[in-house]
Amino acid sequence: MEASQAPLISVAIADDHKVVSEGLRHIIDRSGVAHVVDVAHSIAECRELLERCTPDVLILDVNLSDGNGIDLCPEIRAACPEVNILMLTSYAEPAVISRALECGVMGYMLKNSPSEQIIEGIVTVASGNHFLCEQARALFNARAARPIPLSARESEILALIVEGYTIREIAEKLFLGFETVRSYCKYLHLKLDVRNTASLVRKAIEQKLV
Amino acid sequence: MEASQAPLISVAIADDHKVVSEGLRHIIDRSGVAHVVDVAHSIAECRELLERCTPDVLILDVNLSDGNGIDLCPEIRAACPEVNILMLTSYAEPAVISRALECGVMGYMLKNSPSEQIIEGIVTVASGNHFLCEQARALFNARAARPIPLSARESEILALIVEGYTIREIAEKLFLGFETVRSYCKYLHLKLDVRNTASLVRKAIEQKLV
DNA sequence: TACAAAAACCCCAAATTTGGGGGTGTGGGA
DNA sequence: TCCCACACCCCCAAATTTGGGGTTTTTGTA
Repeated sequence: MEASQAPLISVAIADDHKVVSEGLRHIIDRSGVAHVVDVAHSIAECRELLERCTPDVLILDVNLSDGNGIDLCPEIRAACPEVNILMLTSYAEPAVISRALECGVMGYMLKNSPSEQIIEGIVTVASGNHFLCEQARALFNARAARPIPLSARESEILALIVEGYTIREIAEKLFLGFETVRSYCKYLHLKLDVRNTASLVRKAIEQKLV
Repeated sequence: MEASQAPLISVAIADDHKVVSEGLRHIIDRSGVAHVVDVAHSIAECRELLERCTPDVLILDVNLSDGNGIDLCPEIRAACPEVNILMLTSYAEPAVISRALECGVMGYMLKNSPSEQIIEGIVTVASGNHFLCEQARALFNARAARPIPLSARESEILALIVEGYTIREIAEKLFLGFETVRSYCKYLHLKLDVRNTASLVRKAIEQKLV
């Protein structure tokens, strides 16, 4: 099953965990179908990486030390449309998977996937096709229609609520009326389907909406 | 610097991410001072592992699919006192580090530590000494005296608050008086130093108190 | 241009949380 | 023996959230 006649797929890795990038490098370089050309450990390094090379596949984590991998995707899609993004993360939340797909990733894999599936994912997205690992696919299909699209203001206010600010404080901070912020708060409760602040905060953190 | 005359340190790994265990195996086996003897991917597998072997060092993650690595430590300490536990995780929270140390781990490393530091950690804890990676040490020293010890009841109620239950509901659920739960709630606010439920939930999740 | 969605704003009333006081009893350590 | 941490309970008042109703203006886009 050696695909020695086809050129190797070039892969770049963006993950702030050295053990993960080492493990990936090992798995990929040994596969015979792909090889690692570059590694970044933060959002900033990833931007630099994409300036000096254009890999066939970029393996990206959600949690980078200086920001969120998913938020970086639209930017990458715009700047380097030929790079296929494969998210590799431990977030097993349907909403996170949905958001990632909306942001233009070609694949989504969980970090506990077996090595062969990781290679399979790389090969699939390299050829321009979508790939979800088994568990991610199950989660995505089982989701009760939940993209939870928040507007810019809603996200902003949600973030402040999670930070512990009270509605009045948020109103002052954003130069908005108290009742305005209250309205957003209501919409947030509706959209996230919760009845109180505690659940709101938990769900926001769980689903990486902040 | 080859320690070829000394016997290799035996290392077991418990981490539910295949890429992490692969990466670690690679890093460790290549080091010349230690070798991986066994791998587990869950709390349950880790218990089985410790029945069939007694490694010098057990590398343990906090987040396993079926439970919390830190909570497993006291059990391991009791059953296999000769196994030195080295936490390897991405939790950069002083409170989490403190809890781990209280639970008897010999070392605490962040997943973004360089390979050499991981080997250094293994060697150090194998010889029965404590080891914290740079970042963990910095966090631990910088902590503003924050062990945040919660009593059993407090933890129980905190967990329910995070789940989104209201005080009245918690009282009913635990067959306690409303005012009783309220008191615990006040203590929780005091201990975690927050003014509202939103901050309480966030802090509880952040510091893995739930 | 017209329509929908987002953004901003408002009122009322009830429920809940928050902040400040208390109080009892039990069990373990100094 | 005394003290303290823990578990349990209570009152009051103010602040805040929650659950219903609305309106207007802007903005993107079909």
